Amino acid sequence: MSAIWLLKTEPDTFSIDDLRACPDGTSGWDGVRNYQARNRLRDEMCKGDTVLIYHSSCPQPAIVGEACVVSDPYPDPSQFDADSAGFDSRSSHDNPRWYQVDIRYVCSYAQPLLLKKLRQDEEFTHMELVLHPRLSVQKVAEREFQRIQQLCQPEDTSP
DNA sequence: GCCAACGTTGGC
DNA sequence: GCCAACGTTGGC
Repeated sequence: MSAIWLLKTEPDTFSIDDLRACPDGTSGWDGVRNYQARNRLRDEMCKGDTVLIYHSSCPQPAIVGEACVVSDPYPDPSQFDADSAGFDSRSSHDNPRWYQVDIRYVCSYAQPLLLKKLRQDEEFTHMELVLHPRLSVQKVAEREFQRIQQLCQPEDTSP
């Protein structure tokens, strides 16, 4: 039983179009530096899980498309790189602190689900995005996912 | 282990 | 750019 996740990103830094443009549409999801998010990513994410991409800190915050998890969790290499913004001197290869997974682009939504709209829909009243908006690795319920797909209609499923 | 200070996030 | 919410740090 695969899970559904929502990952937040600032489109100025790394957008869903940037993911799409990566070789094979695949990129490491690095830079998670929050323990609750880390724990979920490291302990609960599995290859094959579904990912919703959310754009934050931008003019139109929204769920903009889908990706899928294509690796098991592994240590985020940027924590060991002194020249990287993600460097953490407390991490060691024996005892890594931060983890990531690789994700692959699946689709962009024809109609992104704007945060504004999402807040207006009763189906999402108890969604983590509404209750715990700062958490960067969020769980999405199957019902919520179905409603999102209903509202957004992936571009690549036209008959 | 408490808690004040401080830093970050992110919608608006 | 403001500010509320909230996570992290570090002195005690």
